[in-house]
Amino acid sequence: MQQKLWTISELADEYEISARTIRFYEDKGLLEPQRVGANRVYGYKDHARLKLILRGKRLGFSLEEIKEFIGLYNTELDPEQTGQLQFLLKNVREKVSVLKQQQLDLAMTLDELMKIESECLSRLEDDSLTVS
Amino acid sequence: MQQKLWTISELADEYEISARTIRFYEDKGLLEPQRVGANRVYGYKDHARLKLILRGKRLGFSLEEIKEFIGLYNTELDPEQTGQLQFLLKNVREKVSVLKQQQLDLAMTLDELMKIESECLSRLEDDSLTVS
DNA sequence: ATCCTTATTGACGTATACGTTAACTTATTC
DNA sequence: GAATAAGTTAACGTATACGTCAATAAGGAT
Repeated sequence: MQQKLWTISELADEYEISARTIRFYEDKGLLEPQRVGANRVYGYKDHARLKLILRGKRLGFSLEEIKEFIGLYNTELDPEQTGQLQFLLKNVREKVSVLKQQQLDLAMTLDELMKIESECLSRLEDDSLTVS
Repeated sequence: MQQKLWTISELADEYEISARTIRFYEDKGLLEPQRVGANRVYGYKDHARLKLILRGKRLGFSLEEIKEFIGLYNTELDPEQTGQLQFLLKNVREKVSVLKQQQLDLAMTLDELMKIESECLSRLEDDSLTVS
């Protein structure tokens, strides 16, 4: 089974980012495409990573934080290395607690905005009654 | 009933940010403290706003976006101004859709991290069995 | 052959979000 | 009254995350 491969501009088009951005992420160690001559070629793994990066960005994380994230996903789980496992576990749990705080913040903010929304709606209804 | 008031360093201490940061937020139009002579004095409203600002930052929004947010909260809901109401409603709905996307991103990420966590845990158990 | 497209590597420019330092005023304590 | 603490403005510095050239190379299309 052949692996699907992408050029840099194909990836850029798909995710609506610039090629510059993709190269920049590589510079920062977030992507590691193969080369064909001088040209970059991206496989499934890179594709998935880029998706992860953009999700991280939507959540407001810095590229450095996203790099740590990727590290968590990519850690080889060597069962012999109990120390490594515990280190990973600790890091994962820290990220989880940050994300859970974000969930709380999000829930609060959404709640408030939806109150404003329904307030708007009821006032617009009142308006339409007045006008008609 | 007397209003509680804060100095800049009291606010800074409470939220664990620098006075410079608080002044910067004022510069950008996010805060509008009173003055006593040259000194800034913050009331309940400023206190609440700062809380809102920091929540926005935890969600990864820029100060400009947070300013728009504050605008949504502070819009005077004049029922005569149907146009204004519809404009507000549109903006609120746009923010809501961004936040809902964030909720999806968060849920996905948390899900993946918690899988890694339980994977860690089960491997650590295996380890402890091996050792004992 | 030459032109066009797509790619590459620098290198410099820019907006955001503050940190840091300097120079100065005001209020309080010893 | 001299020192210390807390505040002010102004200005420059800095890290992040790219945008924007410029110069160059490689591969097809006409």
